[in-house]
Amino acid sequence: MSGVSKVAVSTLRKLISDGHLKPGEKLGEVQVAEMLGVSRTPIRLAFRTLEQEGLLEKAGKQGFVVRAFSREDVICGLEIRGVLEGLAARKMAEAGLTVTDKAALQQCIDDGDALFAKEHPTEVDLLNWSEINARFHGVIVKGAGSRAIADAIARNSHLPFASSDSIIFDTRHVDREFRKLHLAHLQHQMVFQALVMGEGARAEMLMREHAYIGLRYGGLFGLPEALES
Amino acid sequence: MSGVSKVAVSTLRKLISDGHLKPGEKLGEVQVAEMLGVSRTPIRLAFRTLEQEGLLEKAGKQGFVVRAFSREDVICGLEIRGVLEGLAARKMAEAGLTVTDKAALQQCIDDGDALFAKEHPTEVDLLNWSEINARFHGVIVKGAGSRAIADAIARNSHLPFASSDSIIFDTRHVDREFRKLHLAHLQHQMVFQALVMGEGARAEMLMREHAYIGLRYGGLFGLPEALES
DNA sequence: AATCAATTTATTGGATCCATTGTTCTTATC
DNA sequence: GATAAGAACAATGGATCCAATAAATTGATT
Repeated sequence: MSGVSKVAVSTLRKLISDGHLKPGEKLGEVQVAEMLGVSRTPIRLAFRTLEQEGLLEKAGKQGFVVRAFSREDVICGLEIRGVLEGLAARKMAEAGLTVTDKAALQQCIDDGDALFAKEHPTEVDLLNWSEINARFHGVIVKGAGSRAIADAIARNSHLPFASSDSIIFDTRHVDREFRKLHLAHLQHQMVFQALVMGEGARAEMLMREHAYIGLRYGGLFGLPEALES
Repeated sequence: MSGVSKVAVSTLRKLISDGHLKPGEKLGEVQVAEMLGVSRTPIRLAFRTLEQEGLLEKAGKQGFVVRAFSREDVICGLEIRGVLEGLAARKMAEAGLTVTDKAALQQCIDDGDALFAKEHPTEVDLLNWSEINARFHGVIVKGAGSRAIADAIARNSHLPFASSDSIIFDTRHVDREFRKLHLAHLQHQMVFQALVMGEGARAEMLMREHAYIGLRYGGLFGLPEALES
């Protein structure tokens, strides 16, 4: 699955999360194939992949439709990520941090400290945090030393808001967003402390709580029952 | 994806879990297509599905190989199932059991009581428990009322020992196995009690602990580092 | 006019074909 | 004799073709 097929998957993923393909919309193979200028074959492969990822679902007997996500789905997605990354953090703490992982996490903390020392954040700083955040979570996901856990998290990272490395900002209110993100950084610091001290249960609890911050990122507190993004 | 393609997926799944296709074995599309007597097209679709499920993985650049699972992978698989079903149980308890769910769970408890009242269990009784067990877990998985959680659990149920409805018995020692299963039934009773009383945190904790009983089912305490089943 | 049936059309699933790429075997040169 | 380069081969990815099935439209009958 190289080239066209992979491109088709990521293209459709983006089209769905961007809302260009609306929830409930029926997708035909020929239609999408012509849209992307390729034959039906890679589209068929892409549809199966996206079905497994949960972004598409079979519509009755014929064709696929874009999956609709309710507010409850999104919250459960965050909770799922929370328990899985919490499990990863616990196992990481129990096994003891490697010097490499500890250094990488320390770097994330330092970078965050430097970032949030700024008095007048810009839009770029939001993206910088996004990168730091993704790095931090990435170290923990891999740091559990379990392919099974990393895979499970990856499998659940395609749903909207469920991925730790795709934060959606409200770029109109940079400093308000910046303050929200600062809380995330403080949580990272606490998780890091627990990991270093080998406190598995505490690291797990903190990661689970940390997942809920997605509700703030996405402004999901006031999210309508049916997402139409 | 009906007919041949679906059959190909389940056939390959069975061949892998049965050990007829050994871990690390390279699978070619033409080879498998001829083996199953179909063309390459449904095999290609099946390979992508099995890759997503984590049973196959790309070997370098060309071809797929059967994924090898270590003892650690299996244990992590159980833990993943534990945290996910724990999450489901907690949300179920928090939302309050529906009368339907409560009745269904009660029925599982009653059936288990009747089963384990037997003094001289037979091999069939092991299978009976397997059905009761699957029913109990199924009610909880669905009972969380979240499509997202049910999907996440389903996505993680294809790995060896990770599914709650595929228990592997040692049929040579029926009553020893029967005693192991009795412990599972007692755990079900406690989970049921917590759910009825709306004790979400306790229900979650109990479900997480309950997942580890897979280590006893599969006799994984003495499992070799590299599974070659 | 409404409903049921039949025919036609559109769409998906499977098979085959072609091209591109990775691998391997052979040969030639150092 | 070993290594590198080139050629032959095998296998995957993409496109096209054919068959089967579901949906839709039209026509006929009540």
